[in-house]
Amino acid sequence: MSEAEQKMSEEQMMAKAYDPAEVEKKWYAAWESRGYFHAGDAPVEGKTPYTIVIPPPNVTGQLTMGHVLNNTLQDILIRFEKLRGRDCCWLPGTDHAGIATQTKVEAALRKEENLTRYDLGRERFLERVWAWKEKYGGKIIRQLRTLGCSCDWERERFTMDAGLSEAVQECFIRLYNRGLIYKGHRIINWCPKSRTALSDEEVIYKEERGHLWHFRYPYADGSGYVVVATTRPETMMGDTAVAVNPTDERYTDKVGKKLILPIVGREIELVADDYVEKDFGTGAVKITPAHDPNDYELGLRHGLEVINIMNDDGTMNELAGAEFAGMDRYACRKAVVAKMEELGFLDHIEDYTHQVGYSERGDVPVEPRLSDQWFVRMGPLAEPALRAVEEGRIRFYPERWVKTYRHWMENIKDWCISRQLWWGHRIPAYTCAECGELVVSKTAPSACPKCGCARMVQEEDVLDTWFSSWLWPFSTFGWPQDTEALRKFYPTQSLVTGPDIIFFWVARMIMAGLEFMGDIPFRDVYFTSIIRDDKGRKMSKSLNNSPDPLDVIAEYGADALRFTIIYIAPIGQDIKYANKMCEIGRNFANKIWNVVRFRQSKGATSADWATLDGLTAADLRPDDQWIIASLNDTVREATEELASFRFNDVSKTLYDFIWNKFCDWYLESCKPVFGGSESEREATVLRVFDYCLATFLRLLHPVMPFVTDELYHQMGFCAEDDSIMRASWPVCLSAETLAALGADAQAEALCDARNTLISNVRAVRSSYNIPNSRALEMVIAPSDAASEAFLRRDVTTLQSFLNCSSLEIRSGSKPEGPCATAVSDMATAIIPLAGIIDFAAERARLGKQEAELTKYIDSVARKLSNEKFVSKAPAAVVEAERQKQAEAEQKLARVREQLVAFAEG
RNA sequence: GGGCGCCUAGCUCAGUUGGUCAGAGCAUUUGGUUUACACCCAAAAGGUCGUGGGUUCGAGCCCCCCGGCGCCCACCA
Repeated sequence: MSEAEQKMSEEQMMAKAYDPAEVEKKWYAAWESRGYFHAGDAPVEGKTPYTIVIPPPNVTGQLTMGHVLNNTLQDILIRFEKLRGRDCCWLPGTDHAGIATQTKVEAALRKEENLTRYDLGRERFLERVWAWKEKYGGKIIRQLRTLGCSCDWERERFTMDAGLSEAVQECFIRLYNRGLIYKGHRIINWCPKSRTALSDEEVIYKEERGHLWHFRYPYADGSGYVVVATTRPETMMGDTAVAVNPTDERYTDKVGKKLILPIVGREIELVADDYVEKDFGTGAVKITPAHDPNDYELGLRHGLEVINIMNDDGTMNELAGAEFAGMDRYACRKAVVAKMEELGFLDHIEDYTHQVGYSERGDVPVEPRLSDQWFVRMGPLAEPALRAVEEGRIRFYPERWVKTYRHWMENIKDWCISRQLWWGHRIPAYTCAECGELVVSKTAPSACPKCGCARMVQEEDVLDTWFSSWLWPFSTFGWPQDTEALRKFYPTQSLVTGPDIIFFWVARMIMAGLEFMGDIPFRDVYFTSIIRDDKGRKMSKSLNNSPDPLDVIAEYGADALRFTIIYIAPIGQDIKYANKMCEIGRNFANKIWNVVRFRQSKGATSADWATLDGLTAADLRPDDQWIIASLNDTVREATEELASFRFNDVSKTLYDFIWNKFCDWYLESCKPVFGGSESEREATVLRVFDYCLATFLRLLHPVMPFVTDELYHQMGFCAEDDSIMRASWPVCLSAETLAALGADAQAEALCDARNTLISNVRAVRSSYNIPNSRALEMVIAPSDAASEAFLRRDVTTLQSFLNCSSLEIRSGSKPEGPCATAVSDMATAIIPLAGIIDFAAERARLGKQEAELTKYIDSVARKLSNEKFVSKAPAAVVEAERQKQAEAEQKLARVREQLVAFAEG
C-alpha cells in the first residue's frame, strides 16, 4: 500500500474515539428539518397518539441540571413510544412567570437606568418586559435542542400567547359564573418587595432564631399591668386588644378591663377567646387585627377595630405614629423595643426560634396584609381531582406522592389568584365607577348594565402565573376552541415533573382538566429526583454549585450526560451529581462506537441483519445462541422497564448487556471466527453480530439518540436520508423461534458455566502473573458428560478464550507433574507450569476453596436437616437446595482430588 | 405537632413480590501493547446490609423500638 493509499484508508476509517460534537449537531439539524418531531393535527391511521406537554420553564430561565433530568426523561418516553409505533407529540413552551420575570426586568431597569417600573408606567414597562422576553426568552428552548429533545417545535407555546390568554379569560369567566371565583376582603400573604399578594404556596417557611419580647401593658385604672409576649413588636401600634383564654384563672377577673397601649396611649380591652393558649408565654397575647390572620379572625369575633399601620413596601405609615412613620419594619422593631425599654414597659426578652414565612421569589419575609383580592373556591374542584388519583385513573410514580397529594387536597384552602403586578393576564373584570357594579367579561363593556353610565374601569390586578399554567395541557391545543388537535392529543399520557410543584401545578392541572375538559389531563405522573451537588447540597445559584449543562455537553457530549443522569438517578431519591460522573456515559458511548469500528474492519454489513429467519441451531455456535438468548432477555427487560418508568434500571440493563455480555464475551468469541478460514461460519456469525448491533442500538436510542443514529447509519441499517428514529422497537422472539435456534435458558446456563471456567483459569494466570497473552498448554477435565459434550462443541472458541497452545479435553484427567488447577462447576482445568508453579501457593489456594465449599455445604446441610424447613418450605425450594448440595459436594470432591495430587506431588 | 424518605464495600449507589442477595460503577492492588476501545482488557482485595427486638423453616427485604440525616405540611403569639 502506498503512503497515499494508506492515508486515504485512514481517513475512511472511523476515528479511534467517539467525538460527539459534530455528530450531535448534524443529526439534530437533520431530525428537525425533516420534520421527525412533528405530529399533525389529524389522527394517523393505525397509530395511537402519545402526548406529553413539557412543564414550561420560566421564559427567562436557563437550563439547569434539573431541567436536564426532567427533559431527558420526557425525551426517552417520546422516542421510546415513537419507536413503538405511536403518533408522538411532545409539546414545548415557556411560562411567562409573572413575579420572577417582572422582578428580573425591574432589577435590570434599576441597575442600568436607575428607574423603577413606576417611573415608566404600566404600558411602557410592559413593552420593556416583552422586549426582554424576545431577547432572552429563546435561550432555554435552544438549550433543549442541544440536549437532543425531540419536541414538536411547531407547536411551541407561551402562556401569554393570544390563544392561551383567551383560555385564561374563558376559565376565569366560567368559574366566576359558577360562583367559584369571588372577590374578598381578607388577610393574605403580601410580598413587600414585589408589592403583591401571594398564594399560600408561594410562602416558604424558614426557621429563624429571634426573640420573644415581653411587654407590659398597664391597666387603665392603674392596677398594675399585664405582660404580653410577641415576636413582632413593630406591630404594637396596631394593637386593638389583648386576649386571654376564658378558662385562664390568672385573668378571670381581669377580662373586660381596659389597658393603655404604651407609646400610643390608646385604650384597648382585655378580651377572652378560646384561640389563646394558656401555656404559651404569659397566656396573654396582643391582638393586631390588621397584621395577623388569627388576630383578624379574633377581631371579627369581638368587633375590634382594624388599624393598618404599614405601607405596601413594608415601611410604617403615619398610623404607626409620627416617630415611626416611614421607617422600615425591622428598623421600627428596634425603635419600638428601645422606646418600650426607655418607657419602662420592657419586661424581659427571651431567645426564641420560630418559623418565618418568606416570599418565594422576593426572598423577604412576607407580611400578612388585609386587602381586597380575588379567590378561587377550591373545595368543589378538589373533590373530583382527589377521586381521580384515589381511584387510579391517574397514577403517580413513585406512588407515595399520592399521600402528599391527598393531604393537600383534603385540607385545601381557597386560592388567592390576584397579583398586584403588571406582567401577566389582566383580570377580565370591570367595575362601574358610578354605581360599583361588577362585570366579568372578555371585552370592556361599553356601558354599565346597571346604571348605564360609560365609566367601566378594568381591574388593575393580573392573575397568578399558575392560573394560566393549570390550563396548559389543553390551552396549548386550542381550548376553548374545539380543535382537531385538542380532540387528538387530550388527554395527554405522561407528565414528568419535580415533586416541588405537586401543589402549584400538578394538582391544579388535574382540577382544571376535570373541570373544563371533563377528563383527566394525563394518565401517569412521574416525579423526578432532586439533583444535589456531590456534598448533598441543593444546586443553587447562590452556592454556585450548579454546573452549566451546556459546558458539560461540550466536554462529554449530550448522550453521555443523558445516559449518566439516568444511570445515577434512582426513582424518587435525591441524586448527588458531579461532572466527573459523566465519564460513565462518555466511556459507554465510546465503547459502542468502537464496537462498530471493530465491526467495520470485518467487512460489509450482512444483507439479512434485520432478522434471524432461516437460521437453525445447527448453524450457530454456543456463543451465538448465548448472545441471542441474552439479547432477547434484554429486549424484554428494557421494554418492561421503560414502560414502567424504571429509567435507572433500563440504563443498567443496557449497559450490562452491551458492555459485560456483548463486548466482553460475545465480541471476543467472534475474533477467531473472523480471522479463520470458515467463510460460511463467518457469514453466520457476522449476521448474528449485526442483528445484535441493530437491536441494541434501537434499544439504546431513546437514552442516547445521537450516537445510536450515527452508528445506525455507519452500519447502513438505514438509508442516509432516513433515521433510527423511524425504525421500530425490537420485539422478543417467540419461545418456538428461540428453541429452534437453540437459544434457550439451558444454552445460556451452559455458556455461563463455561465463562466461569474461563474466568477461573484467568484467575490462576493472574495469581502467577502470567499474562493472558502467553499461550499455555492445558488439559480440561469436564465434570460430567453433558459438560464434556458442550465443551467439545466449539473447541476453537474455548481455546481462543483460554489462549492455549494445546488443549486436551479428557474427563478424569489428573495433574501430572507441576501443574496449577482451576476447579469450577463445569470442569477442572489443569495447567502445566513447570518452573513457575509454587506448590505451597497452589495448596493454599485449593485449601481456601475447600474451606469455602465446606462452609457452604454445611450451611445447606443444616437447612436440609431442619425438619421444619423441609416440611414448610415449598418443594421447589427444597429441591433447589438439594441440587446445590449435590453440586457443591461434587465440586468439593474434585478440589480434594487436586489437593491429594499435590500432596503426592 | 403531623407526614414522608434515607442510613448496604473507602466513595456514589443497585437490590421488583422474603429462599447464594451480599451486587455494580468509581477508587485501591496486581498483571497486560491478545483481531475495536488506556474513554481499554484480565484478576484481586473490600461489607456481621445504622442499633436492639419481633414474625418466619428462612429477613437488607415484613413488623415494632431507638439513633442519625434530609424533605414536606401545620395559624401557639
